[in-house]
Amino acid sequence: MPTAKFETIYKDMKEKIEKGMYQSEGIFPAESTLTAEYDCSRATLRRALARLIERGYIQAGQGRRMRVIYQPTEQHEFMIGGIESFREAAARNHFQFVTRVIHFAEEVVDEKIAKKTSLPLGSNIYEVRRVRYLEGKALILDINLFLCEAVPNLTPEIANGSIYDYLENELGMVIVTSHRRMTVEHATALDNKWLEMGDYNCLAVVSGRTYNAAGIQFEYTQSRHHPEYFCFEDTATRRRTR
Amino acid sequence: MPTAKFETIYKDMKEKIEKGMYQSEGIFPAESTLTAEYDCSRATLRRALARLIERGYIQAGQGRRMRVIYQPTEQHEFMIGGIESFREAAARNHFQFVTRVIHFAEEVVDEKIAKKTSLPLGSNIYEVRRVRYLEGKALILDINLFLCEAVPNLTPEIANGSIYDYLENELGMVIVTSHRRMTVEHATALDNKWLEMGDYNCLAVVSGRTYNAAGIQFEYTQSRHHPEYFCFEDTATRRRTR
DNA sequence: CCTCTTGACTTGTATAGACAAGTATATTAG
DNA sequence: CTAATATACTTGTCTATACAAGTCAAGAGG
Repeated sequence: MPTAKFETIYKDMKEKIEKGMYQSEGIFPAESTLTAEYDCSRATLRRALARLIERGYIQAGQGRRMRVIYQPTEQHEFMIGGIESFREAAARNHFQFVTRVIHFAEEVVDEKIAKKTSLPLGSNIYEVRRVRYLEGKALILDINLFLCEAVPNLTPEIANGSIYDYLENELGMVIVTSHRRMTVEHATALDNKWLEMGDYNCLAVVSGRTYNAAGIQFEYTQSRHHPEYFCFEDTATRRRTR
Repeated sequence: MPTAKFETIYKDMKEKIEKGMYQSEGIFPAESTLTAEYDCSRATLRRALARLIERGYIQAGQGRRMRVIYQPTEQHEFMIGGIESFREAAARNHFQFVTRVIHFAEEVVDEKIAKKTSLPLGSNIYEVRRVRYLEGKALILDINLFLCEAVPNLTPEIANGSIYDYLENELGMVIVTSHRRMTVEHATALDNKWLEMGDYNCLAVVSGRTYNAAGIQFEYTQSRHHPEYFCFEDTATRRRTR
């Protein structure tokens, strides 16, 4: 199991924080203490620390001690974060989920699609539309466009499971980067047909482009979320403008 | 101007990518080339590279060359990202903006507020409500709760300008971390009163807790965005699950 | 008692070096 | 010509060291 050392350290520290180990005092051990504890170089430790800082677990400042600022959030909501498939997110929350394919077709990228998705003009694509049910409720309408050459032999049966599983395990594709954009849009006829929108006339739309290890974009996705169950978290740090 | 070396390098590379310098080939110079070009150690360079990767400018993989995956986005939208004040975001986009204070009061944190904001129960706070106009259109309803002890002598006049400016320049406070959560909510009476919601009955709500360098949370903010002008971008990378 | 200075901490930045692990290309053997 | 092999790349991880810059508390001096 060739997991990187800094990653192991990160996970360990993260879990300790989540367990509330430093809750009382709020201050985190100094680097010198931690390098001794984990028997690693300062650079390696700092790499793990950088991630804790980035994810909002601790806070650091030159000269001062590091502080724990982690606060547990209610987990009953359906959260988006990282490149996580629906399946993974549902499993993380111990939820029952169902995916239903409502559309599966092969198409060609025209100018309009190309502009919106930045997929290459004229290339063949699979268009998949799926409804995601969580605990019996229709939550998400997923519209995926996959480059045929990158995802050969995609079938509705595969789409009914996890496409990402297929890509990673069957095709050996390594998915690396994903750009996402979140907006709020008017509900369309399609949304109203498949999602129980109630008195909401808008939904949260997450559109994303995904790149594989070769650096080519092979997917454009639009996830249309029912407002009630959509939640996205983020941590930002401000750098001194010296 | 004691700007860190890695930051200078990051900015330079970022600008070169944005200018489309590597657009034709798509491949980015190798680390060995770049360390020579910037006359720096590999560690320093890699720190700058890590940022480019994190922000979705380039993509790297063991053994293979780095590739540029940056794609320019239309800038006419009002974007949220980082801990940026409304003023800064507007200035970045060369927009005319106006802030109007519609509520200013001193209050005490009760149980209900404490639960929602995680500000300490019983502490004194300023509640500020402001409407943000961009090019004459009411876009955002901002509700800020500030700890009085952390932000002494706050006045409606200050709130009318940039509170963050006041905090940073007048009080010398260093704002460091901000947790934010994005959801979609029903428009309230307050929303409908101040924002021209049109036929939208929802809006994008960004609620955030902000921590200063001392590690104490001094602010809770809720920014209620008109759907039409809300947009949040994000880049995520997936790590190999070895 | 208060204020300033000193010094022992803390984290932030940068360097040089080593090895590991993966990729791609050229070379060689069949 | 094809397929396996070597080798010259690439990026990923880790170490040890040095200094800079900021914070904080103890102690000296008034």
